[in-house]
Amino acid sequence: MDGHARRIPDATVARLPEYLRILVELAEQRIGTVSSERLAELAGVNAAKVRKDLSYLGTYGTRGVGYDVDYLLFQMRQALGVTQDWPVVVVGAGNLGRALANYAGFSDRGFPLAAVVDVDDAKVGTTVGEVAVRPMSDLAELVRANQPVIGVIATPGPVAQLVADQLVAAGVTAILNFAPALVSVPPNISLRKVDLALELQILSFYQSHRESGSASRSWA
Amino acid sequence: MDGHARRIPDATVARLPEYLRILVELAEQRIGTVSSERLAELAGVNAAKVRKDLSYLGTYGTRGVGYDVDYLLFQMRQALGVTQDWPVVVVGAGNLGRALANYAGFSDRGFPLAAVVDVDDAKVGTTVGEVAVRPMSDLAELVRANQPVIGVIATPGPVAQLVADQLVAAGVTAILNFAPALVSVPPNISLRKVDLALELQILSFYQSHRESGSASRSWA
DNA sequence: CCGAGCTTGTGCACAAGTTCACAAGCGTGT
DNA sequence: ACACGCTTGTGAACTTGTGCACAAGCTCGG
Ligand SMILES: NC(=O)c1ccc[n+]([C@@H]2O[C@H](COP(=O)([O-])OP(=O)(O)OC[C@H]3O[C@@H](n4cnc5c(N)ncnc54)[C@H](O)[C@@H]3O)[C@@H](O)[C@H]2O)c1
Ligand SMILES: NC(=O)c1ccc[n+]([C@@H]2O[C@H](COP(=O)([O-])OP(=O)(O)OC[C@H]3O[C@@H](n4cnc5c(N)ncnc54)[C@H](O)[C@@H]3O)[C@@H](O)[C@H]2O)c1
Repeated sequence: MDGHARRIPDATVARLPEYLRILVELAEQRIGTVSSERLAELAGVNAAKVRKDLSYLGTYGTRGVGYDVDYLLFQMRQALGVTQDWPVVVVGAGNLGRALANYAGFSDRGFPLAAVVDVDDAKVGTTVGEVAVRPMSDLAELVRANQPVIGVIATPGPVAQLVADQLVAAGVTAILNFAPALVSVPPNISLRKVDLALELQILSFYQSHRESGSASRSWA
Repeated sequence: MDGHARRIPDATVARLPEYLRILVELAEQRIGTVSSERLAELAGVNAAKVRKDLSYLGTYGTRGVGYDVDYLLFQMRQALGVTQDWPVVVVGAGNLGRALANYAGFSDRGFPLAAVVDVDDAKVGTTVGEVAVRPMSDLAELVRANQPVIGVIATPGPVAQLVADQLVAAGVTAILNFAPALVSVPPNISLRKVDLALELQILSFYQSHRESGSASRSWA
């Protein structure tokens, strides 16, 4: 129907949200048109790469002019699937879980906090962000009521796999894991991991071998 | 000196901390030897990749046997430069900054919290984690007293560049940025970025295009 | 209507990263 | 001493990602 069947490379997908963020800023500044050159500068990448990345989404630019910010923004949102909200369920109401729940930046960008759940009875019932912490037994119900949901694991590492299994059983199909542990899920479930200690160790490496250290691999 | 001058690829560097975490777990379990096959399983990667990655550090395995866990652990720490502690200074005592400051996992892995600083006078003096929040004017002094320091930016996006400049001026040579903004630093400074909203958007993409989604990348 | 000045979109060569496949080497048992 | 099973280390093929360079195409001024 679209004529665009070509698969978008993983490396490109990883950059799209960055372009999206920049486009939102440009739109807020009432800037109507942007060139690949300017976009590249703002994203900290090569202009040719920007053009190639955008070309995977479709032919949305105008030669001699550039890209229409609003139109590209619309197409970018479409491509990323953020035209609708993705409610987030946070598992674990500890330090990190509470910080995430209090973070306004998620709702702003289309990821409203749906619920926070925890296994600890002492935490259930306390308020965090805009919601009350719920028991694990409510998980399936909460997921059902908010589909499609993204699950966030903010529990200690040793229970991460267990929690992931519970999320999957509850019907969650996308998971973001903050626990420092390997989690495996069925093939149709999307999983990403963020490990802060790991990032610090990578910094440590490049500092120890300081001379030609481009520690910025996940750019900027 | 060592005979090992070959440059370690970025992709390999990004995986080393994961191997390190696994080796620590194995050592805790009193497991003396591990094969690339087993290590690969625990890290969720291909065994050949593990062998190639480890070969960049040196020839530490024994054919027919595997790798000595303690010895490899030592070499891995050496390679990553985490034989000594890297004190961390957190800038921004908001939701995220406080969660990070309270996080024991950093100290445990060799990144003790040295200080938290904030520009907001109302926050200066309050206690967070194990330390009192200090004013920005103390930054240079705090950095000098703890070198080598890793700076963590946990402030709103619009001031991230400003904060980065202050960190660099104070003598920080490695920065981890949590703000959703592009930050540029002089070439000899290491910089990495973690953007949680970006991760959620990548998940959103793979869910929207669900069919062949290997959403995992985060160098993990 | 044409030409000048830009900027896109992409073919192509090159670089980086991954995986296979297997020789080399170790340890054990006979 | 030797054969056998196991595992490493790595050349080489392959896949993925990057960046240059330029033709194609748009806009605008005259
Ligand atoms: N705090 C940080 O800044 C930070 C930074 C990096 C990584 N992390 C990681 O994030 C995770 C959480 O860190 P934290 O500091 O918030 O820890 P925390 O101990 O403060 O919180 C963990 C929470 O998970 C809950 N929990 C435990 N088992 C559970 C289960 N089976 N089901 C549901 N909930 C369960 C606990 O009750 C607790 O409320 C850890 O894996 C940590 O390594 C945290
Ligand atoms: N809270 C989260 O879970 C979360 C998640 C993802 C990303 N982030 C990002 O992390 C950053 C911090 O988030 P937060 O929720 O902690 O915000 P916050 O508003 O709670 O805290 C920001 C803190 O930075 C301080 N600050 C402001 N300007 C400063 C300056 N120039 N110098 C020093 N300190 C300054 C403020 O006083 C405040 O204490 C933001 O960029 C946010 O987008 C936060």
